[in-house]
Amino acid sequence: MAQEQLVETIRQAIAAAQRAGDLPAFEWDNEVPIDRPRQPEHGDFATPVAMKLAKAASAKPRDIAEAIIKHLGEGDLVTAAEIAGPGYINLRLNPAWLSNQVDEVLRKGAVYADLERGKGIRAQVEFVSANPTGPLTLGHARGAVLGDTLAAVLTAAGYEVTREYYFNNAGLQMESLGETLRIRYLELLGDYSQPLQDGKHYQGEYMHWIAATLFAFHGDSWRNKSVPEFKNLAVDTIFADIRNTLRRLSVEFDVYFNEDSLYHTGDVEDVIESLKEHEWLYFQDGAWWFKATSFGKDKDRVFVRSNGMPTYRVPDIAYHRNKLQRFDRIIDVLGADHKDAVPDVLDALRALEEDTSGISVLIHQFTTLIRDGEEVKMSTRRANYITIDELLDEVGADAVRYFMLALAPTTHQTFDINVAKSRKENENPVVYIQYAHARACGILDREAPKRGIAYDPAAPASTLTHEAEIHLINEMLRLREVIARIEEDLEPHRLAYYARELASAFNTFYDKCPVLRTDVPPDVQQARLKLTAAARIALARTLALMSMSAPEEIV
RNA sequence: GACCAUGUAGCUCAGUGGAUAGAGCGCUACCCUGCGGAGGUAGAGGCCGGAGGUUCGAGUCCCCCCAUGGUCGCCA
Repeated sequence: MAQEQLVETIRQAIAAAQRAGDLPAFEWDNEVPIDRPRQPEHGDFATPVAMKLAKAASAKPRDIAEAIIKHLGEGDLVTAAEIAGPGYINLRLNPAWLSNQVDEVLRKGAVYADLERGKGIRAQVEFVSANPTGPLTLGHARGAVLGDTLAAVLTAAGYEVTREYYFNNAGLQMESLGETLRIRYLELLGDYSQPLQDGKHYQGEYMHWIAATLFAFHGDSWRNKSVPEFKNLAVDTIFADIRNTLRRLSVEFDVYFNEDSLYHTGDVEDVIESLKEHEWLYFQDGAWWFKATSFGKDKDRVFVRSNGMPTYRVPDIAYHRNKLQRFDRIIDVLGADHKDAVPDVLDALRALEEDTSGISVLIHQFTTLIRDGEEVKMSTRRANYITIDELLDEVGADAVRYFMLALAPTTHQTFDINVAKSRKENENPVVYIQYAHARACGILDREAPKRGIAYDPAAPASTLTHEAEIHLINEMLRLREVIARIEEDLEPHRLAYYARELASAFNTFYDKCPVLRTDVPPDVQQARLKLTAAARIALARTLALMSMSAPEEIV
């Protein structure tokens, strides 16, 4: 909307200035840097484009800015354009245009900020992808929220999005899982002859629970069952638990992709054979090594072990090859502990002459839990860890969604349980944002009818000229810019910041611009009701993109 | 030791090579007790880890150093 139109207007102004001889002819990349300045006196938008062009045009930035402004032309979008500082062009949007946008928001509803740019593009977001060896822990929470939110934003940007979970339920790891359940089960039958081995078996409390449930339903009849049978039961139970946790987090996958299927289709074998064929693999010490050093890495990697089994990287490569056939844009959401595998996979894909330019990797750092100012210790290898379920029990899904999203993925997160649990507006941004929505609902659905005030959607919005009203409209429109930005740089935390700022703009409006008070003129009242209705849409949409609830009242 | 990331207000953190570096919390003062629970306004608080460089311009890019975290397996 506003930003896209402004950029286009400025491009045309530059071209017009060149045609008129007010600017010399020069080559440039057609990119117009533009942003919303922090200081309100700098306008609604500002661009340093004149400074950027100074070298190419061999002219002073302020002179270039003047030429651009001269050719901006007559439009209803901008009321004021002025040169400031070393050569900025500060632009102020026309209040009449802005108030018209309130009607636009109401007309379009929830999709008012959606984009078309992803239209027809198949995108995949792969995230969580935890193997079913135990419940999802704190370490998975951030990836789950980042991936799911990214998928929601890309959908809003017009993409056809698939949420995908990649898992492995075969191999040694799973064998150990089956053994663990068998050992725990036999313990319940009084058989302690096979102790759990540290580092091999799973120490977690949940294995006791699965064994106990098994015993409760089947008594000792599983005494002579095989390890694979125990494994299947463990996997099924744990996967059901994982899905339940994801459901509580409002995360729903379109596809669960089984690594094992890549062996059945021959895709894994294909990768190995193709790499061998082009001599990207060599045989040494009984194993097949990939020439990672040819891609600038410090050492080569084993791709096929001396026992003939491929290492995990190979099915990973086959999986990405499979993805490249199905999708145009691929995003892998990974924790910092898995990022080392990424270059090998990409290098191998390039060795196989695949185009990897559509693959992005979003790597996020870890989360530390703080309660009462002290770190809550956790370790997934031992029995001592924190599950997402426990966190959900304590702080609720909305808080987990918000706080896991709220930091840039590269930042190590400190998750303060006390803050997340608070139900006070001034302590917890989750409540602050949701309360803004509830306030809008309160005005429209409860207080206005109670006072006998009827909202007329046909009333004009043109009296919306108060600073707080203008600011709120600008903030509502900014959602579109936030979606566009996240689509570009894959940093969904911007949405959490935006939500806070949108709520703040609404609260300022709420404070400065009474809607229902008896001394408010009827036309102003109607316009403010309309703005409130639009703000409710914006707040609800923002919360929906984060999969947070938008309560109509706070009790 | 190598590689990757991080280091910004007392705390938790934003910050597209562009203006006087921002937000929330905490602190101080004020306004509103209303349309729904504390909301709003303002203020104090900064050597952007340190030192060089690149350029019209660096918190942002490059080099070196320091600190923190992650990874460095024929586990995934």
